[in-house]
Amino acid sequence: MEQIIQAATQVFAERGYAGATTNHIAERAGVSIGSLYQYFPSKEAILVTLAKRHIEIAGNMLMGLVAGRNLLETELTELLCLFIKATLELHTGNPRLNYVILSEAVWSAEAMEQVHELEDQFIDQLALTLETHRQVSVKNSRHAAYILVHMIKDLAHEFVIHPPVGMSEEEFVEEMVKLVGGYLRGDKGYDVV
Amino acid sequence: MEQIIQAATQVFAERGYAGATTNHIAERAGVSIGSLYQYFPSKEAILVTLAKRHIEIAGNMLMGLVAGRNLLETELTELLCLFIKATLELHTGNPRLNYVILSEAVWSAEAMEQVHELEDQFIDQLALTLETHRQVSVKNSRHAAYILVHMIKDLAHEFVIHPPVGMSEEEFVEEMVKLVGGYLRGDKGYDVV
DNA sequence: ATCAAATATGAGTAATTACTCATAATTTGG
DNA sequence: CCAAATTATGAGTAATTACTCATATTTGAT
Repeated sequence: MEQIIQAATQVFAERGYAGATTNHIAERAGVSIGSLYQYFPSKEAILVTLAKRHIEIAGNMLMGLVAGRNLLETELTELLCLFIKATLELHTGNPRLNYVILSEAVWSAEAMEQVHELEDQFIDQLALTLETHRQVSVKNSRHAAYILVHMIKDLAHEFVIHPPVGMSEEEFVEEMVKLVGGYLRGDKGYDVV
Repeated sequence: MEQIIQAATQVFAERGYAGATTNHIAERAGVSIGSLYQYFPSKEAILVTLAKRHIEIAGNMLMGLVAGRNLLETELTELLCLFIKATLELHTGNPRLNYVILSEAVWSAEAMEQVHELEDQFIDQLALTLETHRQVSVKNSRHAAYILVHMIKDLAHEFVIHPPVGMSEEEFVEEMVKLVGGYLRGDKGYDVV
C-alpha cells in the first residue's frame, strides 16, 4: 500500500500521468499487478490518493509556519515572505510531480471535487488567520484567502516551470510580497471604479 | 485543413485531449483519417496548431483593447478592468477548451516552447505599454508584465473552474483590479524587507 | 484527350495497456 | 494442526487507437 504510493510518486514524476503504466508502478513497488488492483480500483485512484496526500502535506506545512507564532506580533511582510518562499520550495522540490498533479492529470469530476475540498479547507483556515491579523484589512477574508492561495500557488508553479529571463528567485519573492502585501493592507489612496 | 482545426476544436472541447481520437476528429471534419495525417503528423500537432491559434487570437484581442486608446489619458483602473474582464470572457467563452489547452494537454518540450514563445511576445508588448503609462511605476516592467499576465490568466482560469462560494464575477473583477492596481502604482507607504 | 503530380481514401495493423480471474501462498483463529 | 479467510500472483484479454499504405480520385498543364 505505502510502497505502491511511493512507487507511483516516482513513476508519475518520471514519466507523467499518461506515460506511467499501472504495470510499471506495480513492478517498481515490488508487488504484482493483481495486488495493486486489490488496493486501488483504477489508475486514477492512485493519482487521487497521491495528490490528496501531497495537498495535505503542503497544507499542513504551510499552516505549521504560522502555528508557533504570535500572529499579532509578526510583521505581515515576514509572514508573506515565509508563505511565498515555502510555496516556491514545495514546487521546486519535485517540480515534475507537481506539474503532473496540477496540470497534466486528467481529473474526473469526482476526483476534482475531492481535491477542491482540501483546497477549500485550507482557504478557510487562512481566512481565519487573515481576520486575526492587525495589519490585514480586507472586505471579505474568505475571498481574499481564495485569491491569495491560488495566486501564490499558480504563480509559483509558473515561475518554476518558465521563469522570465533575468528574474531571480529572490526578486520573484520580493515582487510577490509587494503584490500581496499591498492587497491585504488595503491601503489605497484612490477609489476603485 | 481549416475544417480539421474546427473539428478538433469541437472534439477536444467535448471529450478532452485523451478522450478525443484522431478518427473522431477526421469524421467530424468530414475528411478521411488519411487526409488528416497528410496535414498533421500527429495528434499533438493538431493540438499545438489549435493552441497557438487560440493564444494568438487572445493576444490580439487583448492588445486590441488598448490599441485605439490614448494610453496617457486612460485611467489605469479602467484599463485593468478591460483587461481582466476580457480575460475572464476568453475563459468563460469555451471553458472546456481552455481547460484542455491550459491544463489537460500533454505538452512535449518542443510544443511547450512554442507556446511559451507566444506568451513571451505578449508579455514584451505589455511591458512596453506599462512603461508608457503615467500611472504605472514599477522597477522592472518586463517582470511586472510577466507577473501580471500569468496572474490574471491563471486566476481567471481558476475562477471559471471553481469560484469561491458567494463571489460574483463583478466582485472578482473588483478584487483583481485592486490587487493589480496597487501593485502597478507602486504606491506603498512602507518598506519591503 | 493525356499524363503526371497532387491529394484523398479507409480498411487494416501493430502496439499499447488498464484491468481480470483462476490459482497459489499466507495468515488467522479455534 | 487444520480449515477458512485473507491476500498475493501474473499470464492473459479485450479494447482502444494512433498511424500506415496501397489504391483511387482529382487537378492542371500541354
